Amino acid sequence: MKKMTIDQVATAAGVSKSTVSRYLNGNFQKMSDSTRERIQATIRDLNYHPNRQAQTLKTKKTGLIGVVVADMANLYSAKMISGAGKVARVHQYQLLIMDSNNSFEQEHESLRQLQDQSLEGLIIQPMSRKSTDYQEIIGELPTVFVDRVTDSNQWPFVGVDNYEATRHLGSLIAKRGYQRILIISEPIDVSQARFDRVRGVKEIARRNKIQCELLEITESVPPEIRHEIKQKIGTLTQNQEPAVIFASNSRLLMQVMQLINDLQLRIPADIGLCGFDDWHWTALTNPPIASIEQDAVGVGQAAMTTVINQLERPDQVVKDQIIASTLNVRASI
Amino acid sequence: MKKMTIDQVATAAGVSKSTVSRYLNGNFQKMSDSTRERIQATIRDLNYHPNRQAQTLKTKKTGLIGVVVADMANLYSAKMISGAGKVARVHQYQLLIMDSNNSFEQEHESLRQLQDQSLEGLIIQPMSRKSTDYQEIIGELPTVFVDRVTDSNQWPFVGVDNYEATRHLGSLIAKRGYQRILIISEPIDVSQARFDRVRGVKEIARRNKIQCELLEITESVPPEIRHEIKQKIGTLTQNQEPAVIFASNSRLLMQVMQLINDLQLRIPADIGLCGFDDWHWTALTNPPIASIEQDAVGVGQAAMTTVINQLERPDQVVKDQIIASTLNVRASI
DNA sequence: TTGTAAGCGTTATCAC
DNA sequence: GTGATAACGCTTACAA
Repeated sequence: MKKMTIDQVATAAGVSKSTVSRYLNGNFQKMSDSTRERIQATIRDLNYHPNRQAQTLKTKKTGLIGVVVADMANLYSAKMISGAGKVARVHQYQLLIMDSNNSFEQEHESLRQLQDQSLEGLIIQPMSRKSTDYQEIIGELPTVFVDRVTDSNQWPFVGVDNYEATRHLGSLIAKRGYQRILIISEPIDVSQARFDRVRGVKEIARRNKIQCELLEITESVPPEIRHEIKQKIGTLTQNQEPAVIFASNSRLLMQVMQLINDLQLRIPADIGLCGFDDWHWTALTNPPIASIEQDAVGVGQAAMTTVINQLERPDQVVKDQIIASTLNVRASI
Repeated sequence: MKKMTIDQVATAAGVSKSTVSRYLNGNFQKMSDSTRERIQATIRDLNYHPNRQAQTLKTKKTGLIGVVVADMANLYSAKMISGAGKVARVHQYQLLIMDSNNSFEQEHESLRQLQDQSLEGLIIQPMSRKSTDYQEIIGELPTVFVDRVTDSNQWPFVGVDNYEATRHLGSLIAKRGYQRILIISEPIDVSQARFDRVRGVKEIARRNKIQCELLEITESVPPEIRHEIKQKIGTLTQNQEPAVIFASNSRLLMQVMQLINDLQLRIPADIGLCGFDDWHWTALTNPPIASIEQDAVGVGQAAMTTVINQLERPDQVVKDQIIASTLNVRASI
C-alpha cells in the first residue's frame, strides 16, 4: 500500500489537483458530474487517503482534542474518557490521551508534549488545584477541567458536587443514629475534591453533634500494613457508641472493608461502613455497602460537549456543570 | 501566546532558519557555542514550539501509535492502555485511542479514521477473529493484537492463554468434587477468547466425567430479567450433586452473584461460584470468590514494547507473548 | 467548470 | 559554521 498523493490522483483522473482537492472538501457546487465520478473512481481504485499533516499545515485544524487523566487504570478516568470519546466521535474529533499516573510532574510533562501537537481543545483532570500551574501552558486553548476544581474559575468545570453529595450521606449517617464517624481519606490538601468530601461529612456531623475524626492515608503505604487504620477501628469499636467509617474513595473503601473482615467485625452491627465511588461491586458484598455513585461517563460527555461548543461557538459563555451523583443506600449503614 | 515559527526565531536570533533547525534537531557538531546559546535564549524568550505537523510532513514520523480497544469503560481495556502508555512515554510516542464500544462497525470506522492519521504503529483488541477483516486496512503497519487472537498469525499476539487458565480452574473444580458445572458466557462464536475459556473448563470436565453445560447470554438482555439463568440455577440446586457456576467474565460474574444472592442461596454450600477476571472486589465478598486474574497492564506493556521494537528494529522477528494469569483460589469453591 | 501558483512550517541538500 | 533553496502534500485565491 504505497502512499498516494493528491497529485497522483489528479494525474490518474486527468484533472488538476485543485479539482481533486475540491472533491475532497465536498465543493461539488461547480463540478461536472463526469469529473466528480471520475475522481471518485480513481480515489477508490488507488485507495487514496489524504495526508492529515499536510491538510493541517494549511488549515490549522488538527481535529485533535487532548485528554489528560489522573490515572488511566482507575475506573473514573476510564469512564470519563469513554464518555468524552462518544461525543468526540460524532463531531469527528479524535482523542489524544495522556496519563498523569497521579504525578504532578508527569502531568506537566504530558501538557508540554501536548502543547506542540496543536490541539484544538483540552480536557483535564488536574493534579493541582493551583490555576497558576496551568495558566501559561494552557494559554488560550479551549479547556475544561473535570472532577477536580481549581482555585480559579477561568476555565469551566465539570464534575460532581462533592460537598453536597457527602452532606447528603452525612444526613443518612445522622439519621441512623451514629455517634462517631471515622473519615478515611487520602491527603486532602492537594485536592479540592477530597477536601470537599471530608467537609460535607464534617459539616453534618458538627450540626448533629456527632464526633468526627479524619484519618489521612498516603497512597504509598502498602494496604497490608495499615496499622493506623486497624488501631483506629479497634478504638472505635471498643467504645459503646455506634460508629461508622466513611472511606472517601473506592480504593480506600476496598482496603477498609478488607481490614474489617480481617478483624472479624460485623457490618453494621459492630461498625457501619460507607464510601465514595460505586463501581457496583458494593452491591454484592455482605452486607451491601452504601456509597455515592458518580456518573463518570456523564462527566466526560458534558466536558467534551463543552469543549466542542467552545470550538464551534467561541462567543458563547461557558459555565460549570455539576453532574448529579447518586447515594446508593444499602444495608451497611 | 501567538504561534511562533522557525522563521521568527531565526530573525530574532539573527541567524537563518537552517541553523535554528539544526539546533532543534540537536546537530550541534558544527555550531559555535555563541550561536547555540543565542538560539536557545530566543526560543525560550519567544516561547517557541516547533509545529509537529510541519515536521511530520517532512520527516514522515508522526510519533503516533494507535490503540483500539473493545470497551474503554471496561477495566481490562483501561489497564491495557495504562500499560501501553507507560512504555510509549519513555520512547516518546503518543497514543491515539479509539473505542470500539464493543461494536464491529465502530471498530471498522475507528480503523478507517486512524488510517489517515499516519500512525507509526497499532495495538488492537479486535472485535473479529477473522484476519481478513483487518488485512487491507492495516496493511504494512506494525501491529500487535491483544487479548483476542485471530485466525491467522501474520500479526503478533499478546494476551493470556485462556484455555490454559481455565483448564487450571477446571482442575480445581474437579478436585473439589463438583459433579456439575454451569458455564455462563457471552456468545462464544465471535471471540476466540470466550471460546477458549469455555473449552478449557469443558476439557477438564470431560476428562473427569463431570457434567458440564454452557449457557450463552447475549449482552443486550438486561440483567434483571435473566430468567434463564435463574431457572438454570434452580435446576442445578434441586439436584443432589454438588454444582458450581463458572462466569466467563467479570460482568457476568457480578450478575450471577447478584442472582444467587436474590435466590438466597449459600456459596459454596448450595452452589459453588468462580469466574474470569479479577478486579479485587472478588476478595471482599462473603465468601470471597475464586477467579482468574489477568495482568492487563502487563499485556499493554508487552504489546507496546513489541510495536516499538518493530519500529526500531524492523528486521527482528516478532513473536506472540503469553502473559501469565493467576488463579486466585478463594472460599467460594 | 477547471487550472495555476503561492504558501503553510519544517527539514535537508547543497553551496559558500 | 552558516545560509539559500527546494521539497513535503495539501488548500485556496485568482485566472482562464
